[in-house]
Amino acid sequence: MDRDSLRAIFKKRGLKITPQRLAVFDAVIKSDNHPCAEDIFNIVSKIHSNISMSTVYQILHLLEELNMITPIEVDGTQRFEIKSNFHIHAICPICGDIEDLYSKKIKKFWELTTSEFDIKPIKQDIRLFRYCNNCK
Amino acid sequence: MDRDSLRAIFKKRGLKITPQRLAVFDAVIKSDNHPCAEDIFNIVSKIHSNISMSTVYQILHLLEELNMITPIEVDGTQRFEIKSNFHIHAICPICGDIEDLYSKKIKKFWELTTSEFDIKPIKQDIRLFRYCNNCK
DNA sequence: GTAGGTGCAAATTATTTGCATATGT
DNA sequence: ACATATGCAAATAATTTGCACCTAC
Repeated sequence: MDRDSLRAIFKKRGLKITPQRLAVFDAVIKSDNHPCAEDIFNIVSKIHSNISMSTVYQILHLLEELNMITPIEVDGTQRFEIKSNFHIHAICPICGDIEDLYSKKIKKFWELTTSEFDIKPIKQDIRLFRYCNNCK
Repeated sequence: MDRDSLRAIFKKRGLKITPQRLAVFDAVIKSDNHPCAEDIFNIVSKIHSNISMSTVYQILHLLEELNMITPIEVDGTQRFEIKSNFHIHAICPICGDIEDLYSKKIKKFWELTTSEFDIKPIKQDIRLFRYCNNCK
């Protein structure tokens, strides 16, 4: 996922490629800590000093609809990550830090399990709460 | 989980057993569709016509702290269920309906996952999105 | 030029808080 | 009697919406 894929996807759908959209997208790509709307607003504001929260939200919704980002809900606040392969979220109940856990084996097992249940999930959201290294 | 266990737990902690607390607890036990705070308020209001949302929220937090209920976040709203054995939530992205899936296989999946990452989770929240029978 | 996007301000929704009054023990 | 719980109303936080203006195409 990079600017070029955004350009391609947007062009195909007749959506305008605006500097705000590029900047929000960049902010999500470059953040490794699952930023919330406000975090993204703060990052993007450094360049587009007059971007509004409303625009940030609209763009985030759009990117989600286009399957380019994924929301993660923690403590009543939506956070975002670039769409990627199957993984699990390990969340710290103290500070809210999210760590992505990847494993091919677990992915296989999830697919096997859901298919045996005759379910093809549209998506899944698997979270595991444990104290992070800073908080334990 | 029934009124008697509530009485026992509350007595042990020196907490008052009020009609509101019993009623909120009953409402969660008797609902099979993961009610939100407002649903519970509506149910309890039929008997305690002047109960307030604030009291409902306070009681829900208390029951959660006492490990008697579990919150499930869907579309920015907290919903609740009585604490029970390991299961996952199958959620409909259209109507928000939640189905509890109990399965030895899924439990195995989770045991494999946590052992692979060598984590003993405080808790987990596994949701799988699929269209429910009404919406598909 | 025009459809669609942005920014502002106001509205909405879910939840929390402060505090005076009421109630369980 | 006394500590604790409740109910009201006001506050907060995250997000959404309406609408006039702006900009990518």
